Amino acid sequence: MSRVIFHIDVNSAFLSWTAVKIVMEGGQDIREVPSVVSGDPSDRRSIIAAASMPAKKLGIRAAMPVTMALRILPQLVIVHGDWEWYKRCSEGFIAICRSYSPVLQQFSIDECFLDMSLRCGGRDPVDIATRLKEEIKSRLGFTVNVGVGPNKLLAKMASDFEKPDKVHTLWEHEVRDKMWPLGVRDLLWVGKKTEERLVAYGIHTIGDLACLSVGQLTRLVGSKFAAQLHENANGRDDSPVETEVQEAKSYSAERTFAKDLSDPKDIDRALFHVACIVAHRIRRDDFRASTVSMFVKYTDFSVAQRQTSLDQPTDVTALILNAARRMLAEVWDGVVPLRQVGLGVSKLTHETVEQMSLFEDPKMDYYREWDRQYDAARAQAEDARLLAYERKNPADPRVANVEEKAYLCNTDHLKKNDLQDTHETE
DNA sequence: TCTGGGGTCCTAGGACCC
DNA sequence: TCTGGGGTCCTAGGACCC
Repeated sequence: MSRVIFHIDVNSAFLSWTAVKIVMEGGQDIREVPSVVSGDPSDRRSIIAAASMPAKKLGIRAAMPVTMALRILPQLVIVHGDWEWYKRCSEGFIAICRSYSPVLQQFSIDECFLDMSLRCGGRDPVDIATRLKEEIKSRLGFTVNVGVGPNKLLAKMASDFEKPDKVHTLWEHEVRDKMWPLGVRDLLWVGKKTEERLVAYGIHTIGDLACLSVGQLTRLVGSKFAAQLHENANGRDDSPVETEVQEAKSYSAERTFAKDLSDPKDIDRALFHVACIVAHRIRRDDFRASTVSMFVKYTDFSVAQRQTSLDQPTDVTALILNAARRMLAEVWDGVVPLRQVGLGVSKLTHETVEQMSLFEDPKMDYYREWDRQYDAARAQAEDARLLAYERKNPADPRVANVEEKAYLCNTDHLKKNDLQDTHETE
């Protein structure tokens, strides 16, 4: 049986979601002016997380440094991201999508796939996609693109066609006209490096790529990638919509310094910081890690990375940190300035049985107690942060609770006065 | 202009074993 | 003494995604 897959993609997600919030609070709709969302606007190293359509028309793009965008347009509106709000918007978005089909795969905070094969019942998939798009817009106040196709790849390619607020199809019989004329870079999994390599051999469009044999392609990229590129360029993809949430395979944290640092004390402090974050997260999720990796980025952006296997899996901050410290000593001379340090863990397990080791660190009890206190302090800070968030955002419609309150987000209700009327009549 | 943060997967080479 | 081939595990590095 042929499949019908939707790919739903929030248009400029962080920007749209921020706009919904600002409009709710009575501010201007930043979607209508050149604007961007960035991490910390005061940090000259911060980059753009999302840009409005008017900003994109000026050439301002995600991942561009804020300083560069300001050169293009000094009066650019820059707003700060709000993760708590984004999570709620995402939950509301996913909840509405799920009501159209339970076979849903969340692909990122602002994208998901729906397997609609059993849900169309003879109706035109485009009508259903349009209804979904309109429902999200009217109930949550932001727009999405829906791509409709016979598999995940084509659905995702289709959602990337003209934006915003559009439904597009990409069926097998449309591949030749709609997909083959596109540049290779538009194909999923073809990034900058692969594009360069392909173009160097005169392969410019997805259609060019589709005409190559796997054998020819293997000479340009690895055999595994070649086989996949060949299938994808021809519009084929048999991967299922995965409803199971995959467990994490690794955790990592990194910090880029406001200024490059070369004092070993500063570097160690940063390494300590990222170790605390990563170790806390694996304890929170009940993991232990057998492999610790550490990486530094130099001022020229080159990266050095080391990883090491531990004798046994651990979630103890001190053990992870000390492994990272030893590796840092291997790659860094303690003199040249560093731009960034990072730490990761992998080879995760939920096993709790611990082998008694004759060589166990005598300070182990102390380490564990330290971690316990750290986790408690962190939980408290988290509660306080959420409480402060609730206080600061009394009008938060809890977009996750779409049935009761999401209508507050509707752009029609977004004027401040309307919001107050709503409260009074409740 | 001067480049964040968090992930996944693949490849290649070396060590080690049979 | 010299020769081989395959399998697995580990590490470093690279490419891609949002």
